[in-house]
Amino acid sequence: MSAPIPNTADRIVFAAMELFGEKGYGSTSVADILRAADANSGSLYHAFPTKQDVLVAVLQRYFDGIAPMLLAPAWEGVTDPVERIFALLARYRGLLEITDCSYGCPIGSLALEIHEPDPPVRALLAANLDAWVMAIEACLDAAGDRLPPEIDRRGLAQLVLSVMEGGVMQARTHRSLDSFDAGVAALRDYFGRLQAAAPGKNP
Amino acid sequence: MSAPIPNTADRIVFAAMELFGEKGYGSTSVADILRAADANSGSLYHAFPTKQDVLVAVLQRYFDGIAPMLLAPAWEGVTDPVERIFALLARYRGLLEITDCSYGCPIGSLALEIHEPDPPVRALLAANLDAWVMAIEACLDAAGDRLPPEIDRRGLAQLVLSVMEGGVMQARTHRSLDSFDAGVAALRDYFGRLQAAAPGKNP
DNA sequence: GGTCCACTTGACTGTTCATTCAACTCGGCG
DNA sequence: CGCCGAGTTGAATGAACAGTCAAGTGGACC
Repeated sequence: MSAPIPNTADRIVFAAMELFGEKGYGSTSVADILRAADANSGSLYHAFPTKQDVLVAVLQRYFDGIAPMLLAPAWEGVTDPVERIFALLARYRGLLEITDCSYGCPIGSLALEIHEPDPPVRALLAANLDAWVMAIEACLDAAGDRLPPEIDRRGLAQLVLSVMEGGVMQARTHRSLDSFDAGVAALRDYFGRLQAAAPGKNP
Repeated sequence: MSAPIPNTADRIVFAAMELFGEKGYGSTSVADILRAADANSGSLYHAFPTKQDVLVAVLQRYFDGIAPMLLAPAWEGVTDPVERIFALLARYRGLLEITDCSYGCPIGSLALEIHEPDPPVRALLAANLDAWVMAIEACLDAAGDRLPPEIDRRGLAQLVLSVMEGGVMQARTHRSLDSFDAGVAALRDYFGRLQAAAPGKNP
């Protein structure tokens, strides 16, 4: 069940996931990845044509991990759909906290770092953001008439993503969780007002 | 009054501002800057000890330009403090639009790109974000009793920054303004509900 | 036991990077 | 006129970079 004996390609992707999250794509050298994965350059280039293909594999693994590695642990023991949204935000807060505000959302960092019109990479970045937004949107749908019916669920989910990414950006820059918390508190206030204005308002 | 005959250091900072905004700091080489500024490496290193000092000068110039270059044009003809907030967001939207969603907020991009604990740079990034937030906060203060008194103005201003930065991130990734617009629309809805709940509610 | 091939090894290549430096230009000043 | 030094020139430097490759290794299959 455990000790899956990871092969070289998996070790490389795993090491690259950590390094790209910590230092970004451009600032991570192939040599860095090889050192962290305890591999040789020939092995990397046997498994991946270029460094960019390592990034593609990393983004694919992030995408595959959204439900099992991100949402599932964040939502353990939380069934209320609105509370699930704030539980997910709390998970990012915890990540910031244990890394002293230096590690945030790797997808967001990479999305702002990668500038060239580089179709497979941008498509995977977009897919990751979309999956995140759709998970929030599903919570909003599950909240049903606890929210006013005229509210655009997709747009509200995109606002939640902005609160998370913008909060991470400010927290990292200020090396403080204060602005992250303030953004979440403002979002909480907004949700309170939405629920107060909804047809199905009960505790 | 015009044609200020920019000296070499100014040309270098100006070129670096454009390039750091377009391609980021790490992906912009000193040679790129020299080419764009039509200067030689010796001139750059005569004016700046290292490439990072060019970044510091760029961030300082961004900071100095917030009021005259960003807020003043965005707020021309807009006096209502709440509308000024949305006018500022509209200005970023316009910037995204004319660059086909590729150019966003250079401060936000740099804030997520720079990872090392590099005090002068991070201090200037934080100062830039702070100045932006304080400008929004001043609008919220000016709105007076059109907002509920219990609302945390600073926290709400940080939410506005998150909406902008998160919207830019999503717009760049999707190469579409839709998610930016949706985030702003959700914020607009929130402001509508806040103003409806405020003591001094009038058109 | 032989053949095959997926995978590994690590030295190597050519390029690009930030940075250096000796030599130069030229306006100002005594 | 002669000299000074702020500013400029661009070739040179060595480190770091992504990517290549000839030579291996070892398990699987006949």
